[in-house]
Amino acid sequence: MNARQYLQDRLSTTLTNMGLNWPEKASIEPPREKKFGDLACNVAMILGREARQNPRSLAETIKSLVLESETELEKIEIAGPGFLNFTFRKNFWLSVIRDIEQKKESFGKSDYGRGTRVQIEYVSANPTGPLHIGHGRGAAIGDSLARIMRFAGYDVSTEYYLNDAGKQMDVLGKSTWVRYRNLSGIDAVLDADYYQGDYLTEVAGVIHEEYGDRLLAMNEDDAVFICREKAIALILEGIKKDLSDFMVEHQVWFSENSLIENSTVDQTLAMLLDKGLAYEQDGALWFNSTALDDDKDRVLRKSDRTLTYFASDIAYHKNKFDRGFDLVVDIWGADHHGYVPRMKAAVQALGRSPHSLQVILVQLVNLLREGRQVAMSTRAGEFVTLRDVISEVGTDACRFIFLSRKSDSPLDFDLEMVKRKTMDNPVYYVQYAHARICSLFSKAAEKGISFDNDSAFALELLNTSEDMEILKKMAEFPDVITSSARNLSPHHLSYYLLELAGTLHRYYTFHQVLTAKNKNLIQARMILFRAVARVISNGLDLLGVSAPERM
RNA sequence: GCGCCCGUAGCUCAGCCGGAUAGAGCGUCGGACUUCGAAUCCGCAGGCCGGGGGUUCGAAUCCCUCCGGGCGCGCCA
Repeated sequence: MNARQYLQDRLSTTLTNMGLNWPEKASIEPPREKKFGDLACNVAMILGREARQNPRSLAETIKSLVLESETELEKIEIAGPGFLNFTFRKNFWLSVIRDIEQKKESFGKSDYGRGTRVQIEYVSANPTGPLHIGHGRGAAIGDSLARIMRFAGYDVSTEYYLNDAGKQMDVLGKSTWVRYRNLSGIDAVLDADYYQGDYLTEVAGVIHEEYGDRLLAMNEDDAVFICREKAIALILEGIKKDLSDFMVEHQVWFSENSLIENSTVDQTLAMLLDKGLAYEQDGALWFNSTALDDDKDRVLRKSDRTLTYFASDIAYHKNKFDRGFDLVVDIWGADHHGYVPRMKAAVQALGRSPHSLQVILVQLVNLLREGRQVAMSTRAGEFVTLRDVISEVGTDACRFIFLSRKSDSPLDFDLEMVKRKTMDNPVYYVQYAHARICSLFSKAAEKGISFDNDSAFALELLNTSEDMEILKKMAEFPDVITSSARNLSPHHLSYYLLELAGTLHRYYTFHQVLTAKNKNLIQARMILFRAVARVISNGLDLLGVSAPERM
């Protein structure tokens, strides 16, 4: 039984009987200080303000009503300005172990999201070059958020939007064409605004391998087209490989080009005109986004008749909502933050609340080595790729670091530090807790100590303060999942896992397991440890980080 | 100039839909391995939560303002 949920139910019922409602702002949380009990609730203070009543006397009333029919609580205390502090009976906390044993990899799962249909779009890098470290951060956040929200009962679909239309693709084709001709011994010049990266030489090499010098005999447009298509395909293949090695999954790969070809973009523009939200001026087509809280109007179709990216972005979001999503989450690099108001305006133009689009802005990753900046210039083509980083520091460490900061603060990523196996790199702290438990179990097997799965009576021996600390921490797990999902914040889960690992490590130095004084105590502690390992591995799985049995 | 984000311990960062005496790791210093993994644990020190005003019973959290840093403000992509 979930403690927070239990109290919430008890309090809601009590309030109903008093003719009051549970206020949305009220919260039930573990208090900062242990002496304030297991969980504290501020509901009396919130209601006291609304009802202009003394919070403490309101709390007294609530307390006595709750206690009238109560079996799980040991005591309720009223403290400070009107906090209700709840302390459960010790045995109540033992039930979390049975809960974990029974639910296994589903422990922590809930229907909190009630099947709300959510789409999360992330990475969506143009297929003009390999992913760099910044894409990796967005990838980790998007992928992990998807896992967490699914676990919390949302119906989540993940997607990569492929910008495979427009001028950039033509530039990519031309850039590759130059490299191809270079390989064929022709002294072609790479314009300054072409893609400079060396990876295009590799791409051209593959094309040259396949076609030899034959492209030189074609008319140039056809040759550039072949270069363009081959380059997109090869680069995309690399991106997919990088993502899969980074444990990142996208269920849907959505082509921008398809929106143009099946005239979704045209239909969208027609709809905007129809609603009076678009107008022609100076030969261009404009979106009247100032009518919807943007600070200036935006061009949809330029006077040269070509479309802006914004036009297809609106069409894309129309398509998303047409597919029936209730909530659309876009994960963007923070340098696109100026884009948010116009996109929200577009969403409103589509007849949706601006809240049905949530944009997570991911700040830059500042790549360092021993405290010194690593140069990363896309223009010069000397950027550090995601592949370079994960092959140096590993997927687990990289993901955990990305998922240990809130997305909208810049991240210092020191390669040497992330390789270090200390608390500079907390992923090992969590993984070590798991490996330690696993190691203990293989030791137990060596010593011929087996589980007695029917030893419920022995659990009551788990009554030290370290036991209680660990039990309460495990019981928090489901609440951490729902709050991470609600706040779109995977990093809360990382912090939780660090805390849980901490309680385990502390326990480990205080209490012996396999050499405890009697068989029942050995059993009880093994069962406790098995539960901890389960919660850690469930949590790490949601972060896309492995839970190794030895390291 | 306008807009968004950030400013919390020496360093890196949590906490921010208001709640009790502001937290963690690293680093410094001092302790704990003949015993289940020391990639661990325990302890000491370290703070006008950038400054100032306001709202409130209560502000790191909300509002205003100033300072400092980042980013954005195109018929670019």
